[in-house]
Amino acid sequence: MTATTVRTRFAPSPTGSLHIGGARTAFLCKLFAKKHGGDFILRIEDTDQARNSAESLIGILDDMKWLGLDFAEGPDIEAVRRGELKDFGPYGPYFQSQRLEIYNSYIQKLLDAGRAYFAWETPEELAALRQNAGPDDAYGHVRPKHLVTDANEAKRLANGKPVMVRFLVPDVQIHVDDLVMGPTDFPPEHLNDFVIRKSDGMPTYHFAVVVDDSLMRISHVIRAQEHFSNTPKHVALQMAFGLPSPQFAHLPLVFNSQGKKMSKREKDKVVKRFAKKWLGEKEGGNSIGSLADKVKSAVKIADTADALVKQVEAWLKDPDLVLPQGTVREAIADVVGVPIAERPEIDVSDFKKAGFYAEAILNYIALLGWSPGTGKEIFTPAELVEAFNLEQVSKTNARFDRKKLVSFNLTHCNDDMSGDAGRKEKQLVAFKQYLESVGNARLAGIGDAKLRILLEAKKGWRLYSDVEKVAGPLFMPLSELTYDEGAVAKEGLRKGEAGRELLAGVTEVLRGQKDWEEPALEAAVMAWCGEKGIELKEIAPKVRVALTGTTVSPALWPSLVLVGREGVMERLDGFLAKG
RNA sequence: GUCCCCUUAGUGCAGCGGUCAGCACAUCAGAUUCUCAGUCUGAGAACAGGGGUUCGAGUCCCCUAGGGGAUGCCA
Repeated sequence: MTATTVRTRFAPSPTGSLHIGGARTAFLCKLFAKKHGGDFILRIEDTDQARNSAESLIGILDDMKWLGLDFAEGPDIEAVRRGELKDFGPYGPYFQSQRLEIYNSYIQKLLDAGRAYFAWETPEELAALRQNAGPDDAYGHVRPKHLVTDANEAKRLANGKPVMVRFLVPDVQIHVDDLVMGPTDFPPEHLNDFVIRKSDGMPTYHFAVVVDDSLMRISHVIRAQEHFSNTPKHVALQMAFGLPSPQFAHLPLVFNSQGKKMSKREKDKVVKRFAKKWLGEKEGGNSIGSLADKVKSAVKIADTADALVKQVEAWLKDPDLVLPQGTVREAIADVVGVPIAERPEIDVSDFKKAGFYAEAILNYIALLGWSPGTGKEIFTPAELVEAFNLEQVSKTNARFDRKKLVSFNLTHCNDDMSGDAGRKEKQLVAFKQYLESVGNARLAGIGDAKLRILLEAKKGWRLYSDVEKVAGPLFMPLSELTYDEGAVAKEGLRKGEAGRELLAGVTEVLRGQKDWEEPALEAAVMAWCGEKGIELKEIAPKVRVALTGTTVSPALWPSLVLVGREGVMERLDGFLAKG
């Protein structure tokens, strides 16, 4: 046994929402740490000044919290919400943007040792090099003959061009022993002298990751496979510093059902399509200006309305342009009315809003690229900790199957609802969180007691949105209720039809009912059915239609309780009085 | 261009030299319930192609094809 404690980390960059694939990586990191009694750490890789945003940082932290991905060291969520980059843990700061001196001191060590040098090619020059590379040429950057390691000399020679630092890649074969990919040798000629400090002074990912993982005592680097080919860079850097390499484990990628990368581009495209359509409908006074106004009132953004209009105009014109701010995109989607069902789900928050249960998502994403090998699929988070191992992680890309997730969701919710009081309570809490996330104040306002009855009555739901949908008519004011004509006709409830008499009969039974509880209501109505010699199924759908206007609602008895005596009488009498 | 990885039913996985190739989701059929859902029972459905190695290959090796990743002053 090794004495080293297991420490894993998840290191997102706050340039967008938490992607479902990122959540998978984070969760497996956490599972591995927990399994070995170690710690899971969160580090924020905010070195991309152009794309970072505070809002996406908060979003990521919220999403992790919602999923239950708490960490032993990392950002202080409350402080971040207040706008401070505060964190907790002994190896901080956990924001890379606050670790600049550390990186610079390590870069200086390399410079002093002649293992790094200054460079000042422009992006255009480098692109041209790659373009024009012949079959036998080196691809991209070529190491210069004279290596400049003195800052002043570099400044002079660069002659005004921005200066960066490149790592002098050693001419040795790099061996990587990956826990998933197996042992692999990377020949030196495939590595060129990569940049370690950008001209804006920020370290590159490849550099910061090595320094941080080492200083933060990360024992296992578990990350997506897209990083595998870059691992020799990290190992080369570790060798240069004489630092031990952590263990690596590269997880297969997650793709959507079409086998493509799940990207925010997909979402963007859909929103763009609807936005164009919306702007085409001039009658409603729809213009880019009004869109910008509405978006601005929906989200807090620093941009002026004019700036926003310009940005949106450019976005609409260029099919390849993706809006950088997720919240703006969401707001536009709301304004132009993109139906929920049409919005591609790729971020954790999308699944939250669609009505998924966090534990079901965790269960499902754990199986994206990993399997216990036993055939068991349904796990609670605690069982996953027990079962997880890196050996069973596959190298094959995983495909995201929403239908299976839905099925997992149903199973988890069903299991909870047939479990003890504590598990039922978890469902209540989760359902309330859902209602909050979609802004359904009306349902949230009915109180815990009624929400419990509702959940019990709608057992077997797939998503919380199903519960919400079916409960809608029960809690609508009578004035908003609409009656589905087809349903009315089907049940023979039109004026003069026989169904109305039966309904009137039940109405009277209910009117005389003192005890407005499920068992009593059931007993009374069943007794009446017995007298009349009819079955429940002859009358229940009629009551349902009169009560909700639709043929679909929760079971009858709880529905009556939820609407309440007054509401029921008002609805039934009102329906019977109608022409 | 170069390097790396992958390929079992529609989808996700299991299999790690000898299985009637197993499971789940989805699909279809039947049963059950006051609707929807759920639940229960059953059915159809796969080793990318070609060479080897071996008594024996989905499993090991090679080639081909297809998919993916990397090769960025993104992470």
